[in-house]
Amino acid sequence: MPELPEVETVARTLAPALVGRRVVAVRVRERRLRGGVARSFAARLEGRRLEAVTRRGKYMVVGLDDGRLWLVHLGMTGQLTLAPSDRTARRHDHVVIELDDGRLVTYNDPRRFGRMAVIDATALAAETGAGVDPLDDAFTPETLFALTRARRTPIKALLMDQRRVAGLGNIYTNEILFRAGVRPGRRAARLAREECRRIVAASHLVLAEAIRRGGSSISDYRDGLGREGWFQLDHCVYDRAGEPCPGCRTPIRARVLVGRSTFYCPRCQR
DNA sequence: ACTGGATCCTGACAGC
DNA sequence: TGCTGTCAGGATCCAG
Repeated sequence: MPELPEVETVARTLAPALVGRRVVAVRVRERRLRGGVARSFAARLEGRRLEAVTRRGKYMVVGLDDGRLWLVHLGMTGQLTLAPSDRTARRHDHVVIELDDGRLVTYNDPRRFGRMAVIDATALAAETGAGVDPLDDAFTPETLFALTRARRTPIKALLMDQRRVAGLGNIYTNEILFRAGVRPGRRAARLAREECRRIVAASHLVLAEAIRRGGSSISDYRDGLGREGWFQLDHCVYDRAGEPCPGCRTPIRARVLVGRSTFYCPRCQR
């Protein structure tokens, strides 16, 4: 679920409550998240002051006063939410962090595909992947064009590959390719410069609007304060098989591409 | 080096 | 109602 706009929304909603606060206690109730929660996790976070809340790709990154970074990845069903001190533990509350004002930051994740770690700042690129963030200035038509050269893989798979582009997942690649008028199955290497330009422009448009709407809530997603997002109401193609294309009324088509549900308008996208 | 499929896990939903 | 099968926003590992 949580792709760039959702992680950005969580980071923005948590930032005011986190920045400047000190961590008083960390309770790890379940270590079996992706890669496992390290033995040292709680000790590395306890006593630290939280300095900045940012995002890199699909990771939320919190700077600590000792120079290390607290990383959170929400996987498919992760929720990182602020709660009052008297919150009763719920099923799948795997990590609970107590702040010096008494409030709790709770990580809840039924499927446990998420990740939680404290790392050295120098390891950030290695830990989160080196892909270019679509909201970074470096994500230009020329960059994307270069990334696509000599790639036989479908453009949708390339956009979802975090080593190339970091932050896009299944919802937003479907939506971006629709707005760009490019079929998801097109071989990356065969895209023209003009099509790369449209994909970059569509990325900016779709992601900005999704962030403005607080992300997409399909079932689990909630922001840092437990609120749903509303961008799912603006989805043009994702999970809309058979519905009329907003541009030309042709029924939206669904197919599986590299193992993921893929939606597109057979008329508007070429 | 690349590419696509299987895999991890739980919960929601459809169909019988 | 209750069972079984399918599918889900992600990332990684492995075989070809």
